[in-house]
Amino acid sequence: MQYKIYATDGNARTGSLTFARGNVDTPAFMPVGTYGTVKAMTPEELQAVGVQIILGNTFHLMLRPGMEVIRQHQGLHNFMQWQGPILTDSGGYQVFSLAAMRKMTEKGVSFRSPVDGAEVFLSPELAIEIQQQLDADVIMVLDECTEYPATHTQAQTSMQLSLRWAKRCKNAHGSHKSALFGIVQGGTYADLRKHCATELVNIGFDGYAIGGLSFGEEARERETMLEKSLQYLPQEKPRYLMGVGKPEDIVEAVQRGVDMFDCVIPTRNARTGFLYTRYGLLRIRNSRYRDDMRPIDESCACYTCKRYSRSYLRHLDKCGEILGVRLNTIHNLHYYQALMSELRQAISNCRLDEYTREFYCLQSHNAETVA
RNA sequence: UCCCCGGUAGCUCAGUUGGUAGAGCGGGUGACUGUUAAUCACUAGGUCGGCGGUUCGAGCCCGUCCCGGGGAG
Repeated sequence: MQYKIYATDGNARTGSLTFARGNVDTPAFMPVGTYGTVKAMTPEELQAVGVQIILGNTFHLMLRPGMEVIRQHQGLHNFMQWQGPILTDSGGYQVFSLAAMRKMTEKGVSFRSPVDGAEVFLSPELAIEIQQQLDADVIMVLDECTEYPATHTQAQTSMQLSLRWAKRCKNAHGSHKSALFGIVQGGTYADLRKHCATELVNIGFDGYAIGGLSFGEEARERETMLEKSLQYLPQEKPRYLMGVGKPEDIVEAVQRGVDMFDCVIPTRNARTGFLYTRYGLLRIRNSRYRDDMRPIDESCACYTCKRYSRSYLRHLDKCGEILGVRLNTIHNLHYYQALMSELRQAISNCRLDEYTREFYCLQSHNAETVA
């Protein structure tokens, strides 16, 4: 993997990541494809909305279908027929989100499979081995997401374990061709964020992620922690804000120098009828759209907006028709990719501040009453 | 004409020995941030077919009428 920065605007940067499987323009948004599919989308549909890289998941794929099946396909790309770059998460988030069932030790973590209840063990070394077998283009260290809220001591203990695991991941990775990213933890404590970032840079990674944010903290606190994490990372390496976020979260993070994002919001919310537009949110389930002949967004160039009325999309949603899920997902992913493209353009033109002002101004309109 | 069922929320139905009504679905609204999510949460709707009666108190008991389903003739 190579990373080139083409232009900067304040702390924001635009550039590209080059992989054997293709280029990724940054700042980039990666849709989440946990089980070897971005839910409801074919690879062709992903490409059509401008997706260049997707996220896959170690934890889920090792449980189902299991690594033997993936090996038969010679990796995740062939298995799911996505030939572009893939970044895989290490399973660290599942350790967090399935917290009720986990058992942490220095060696690794064991927890119950949500598939069949069997006990599953994951160590830093295992997480790396699986991601290599998946043949992902970017792989992540196994980390421990710190709970929110956490005391300084709790956050410190957790972050230090993540650091020791990061070191083991780096050793296990060896000279493998995939890029390996470290993950900055440290909860909501600036000194811990600084320490973690600095130590990760000493170990040396191909890129750096910021983890453990958007766990319930205030936006202001989140932005401060993001700044504190980014501050100690090398300019020339890509920065990835994990699991974020809403459109405004992304705009804020790009301003602060983040290059990569992933989030379930555009895909999950599409399935529950939350549609994003430049004029803000639109809840297609609402009764006001029963007779609304307009597209979701007149100014949107996506497949869904070019053809279908709000009225039809509401109808599909109310009937639980699977096409509604697909059309909504196409729209939301298109919106996210268009947002990223506009951000890149704004940085190139050195007018990110202006773009951001316009972004908030348009968002403050009520999409539910504006065409 | 007689006999037997049934009539409770928009729909399908629960409602214990009489103590002024509930569920599921549907409707409305809101959530969702490295996916255990086509998910979840909240909420609005009822002179319990009508009219009388018994009772401190009736969706539950009695009388009568109306409506629907089945049976007999």
